[in-house]
Amino acid sequence: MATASFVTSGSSNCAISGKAVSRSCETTFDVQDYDLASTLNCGQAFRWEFKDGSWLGVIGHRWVSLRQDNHRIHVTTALPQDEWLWLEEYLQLRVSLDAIIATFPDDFAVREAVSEYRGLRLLRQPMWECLASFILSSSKQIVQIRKIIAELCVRHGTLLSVPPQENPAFSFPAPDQIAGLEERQLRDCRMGFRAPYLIAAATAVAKGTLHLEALPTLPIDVARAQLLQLAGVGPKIADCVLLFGCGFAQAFPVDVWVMKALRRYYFRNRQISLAQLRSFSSAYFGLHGGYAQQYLFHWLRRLEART
DNA sequence: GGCCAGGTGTGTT
DNA sequence: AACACACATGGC
Repeated sequence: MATASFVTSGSSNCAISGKAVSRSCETTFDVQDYDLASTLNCGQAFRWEFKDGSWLGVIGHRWVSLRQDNHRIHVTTALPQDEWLWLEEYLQLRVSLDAIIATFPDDFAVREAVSEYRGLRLLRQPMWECLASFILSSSKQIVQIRKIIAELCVRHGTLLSVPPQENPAFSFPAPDQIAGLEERQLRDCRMGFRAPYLIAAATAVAKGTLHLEALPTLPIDVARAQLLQLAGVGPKIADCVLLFGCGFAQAFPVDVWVMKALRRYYFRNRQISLAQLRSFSSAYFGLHGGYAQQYLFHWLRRLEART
């Protein structure tokens, strides 16, 4: 019901070693309860651009265009694809939003946020890109995070295939691509004091000191403890990586916006410490708290923007 | 021009 | 445990 069903269309057949294999640059997914625009533009991912009715972005090493009309998401890639599992995973198309929202607490703020932005989903992003992006996010506005990341990708990513007429696109630089850079080269991307943090994290991942792929298999507290070992990664950024990269739905990052929402709607604007807000939220919002957190974050940001 | 941004590290009570 | 302050850069 709330789970998406799939229709693949527009496939072309290519004869490969005697077998007909379906490979195409286009497909369509049928979706329910999916708000693509809110999902791609709610501050969990930083590289999607809206152009002529479509969302253009990069997933791993693939250039991707996404367009939603009602209950369909139309997909175009630059290169023919054998399968679309990577996209189902990224967009979390198999997730039942009903079941998640049913676990939310029933209070004013959550009701408002969900009624306004129902269909907002959490992505499952590549872990390194997620970790690096949120290391760069600290004490920065989202518009600026996007610019820093765009610059980092243009300068140090890999040039990707794109359809004719489209702007050049670059992969997010891999850990070893960044680990070999000088701090100066990163500061030139306007990331300031975050540059040494990014190099250290890239080095840890490239050398295997931090094994990102293992994190989703660990208990969340163990995974969090490993992320907290990194300089420049505190509780907030660690929880962003656990939530957006590792798929831990209970991770609940508390940033300035969520803090404001919690203080205003749950503590009558009383002064209350960040530590207390964190322990409150992890107990109160439950198993899918991270989803509720993203609704509150997006809702309050949009609310304040309409002043 | 001052305040603040999807924070964190360090140092002080 | 709770605070102050620095950190680099730019949007508003």
